[in-house]
Amino acid sequence: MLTEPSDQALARGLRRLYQLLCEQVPSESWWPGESRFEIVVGAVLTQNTTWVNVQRALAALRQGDLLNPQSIVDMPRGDLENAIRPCGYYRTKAEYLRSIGHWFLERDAEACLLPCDRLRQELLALRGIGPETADDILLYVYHHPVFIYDAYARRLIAAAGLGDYAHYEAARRALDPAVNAAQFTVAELAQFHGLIVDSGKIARRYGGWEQAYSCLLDGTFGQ
DNA sequence: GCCCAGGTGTTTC
DNA sequence: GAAACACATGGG
Repeated sequence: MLTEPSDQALARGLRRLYQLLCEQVPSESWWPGESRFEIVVGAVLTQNTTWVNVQRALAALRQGDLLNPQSIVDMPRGDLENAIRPCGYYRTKAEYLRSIGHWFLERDAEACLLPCDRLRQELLALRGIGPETADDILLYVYHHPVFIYDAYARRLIAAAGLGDYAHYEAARRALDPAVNAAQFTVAELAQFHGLIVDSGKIARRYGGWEQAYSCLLDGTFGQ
């Protein structure tokens, strides 16, 4: 009968995956963003949206010197919606950004001092911040060592035989012990997520993550 | 036209 | 609780 892989075995699998991606996926800088608040805004705007569209929205905000929490909170709602329109869900996301802008103005300084778990709880209590956005912010803004179990990561993990998880939190519960055992640094986890997202674009050319993963094993991924 | 994209919140069974 | 649905633009 099959037994569950141990955390140590999963940790080795994740390390191996990271190594393969480092070797075969062109590295880009992650997370793209010029300020900490800009990373927060990008994390919200990119929800179920391509990064190209997010860039248009960020550019529109930057153009008006509006990419800071005070301006996001103060500007007319219609103007905010207009600026972020290209990235979709613009009414919903405008509301999220205003709420998060208030939070950032009031709580950022203290948030820098909070332990990871406590800050995660606080972020999840905000409208518009679910598990993935919270982890994006924990990793790229507050530099906590968390793995991001986004849709691409879960598909790649499944293809690699490290477990099949339909939902973010299910993957997190099951794999966080292995992630901790693998002792990734913050920089490695930041790079890991970036490589996974970049490999998502490549994987689409293969018509699925299973084929993409076998190319990774062959050392021919992306060629 | 149709499907998908670095999800989240609400409603419904 | 977990499915199902709404939210919306832009590219392949």
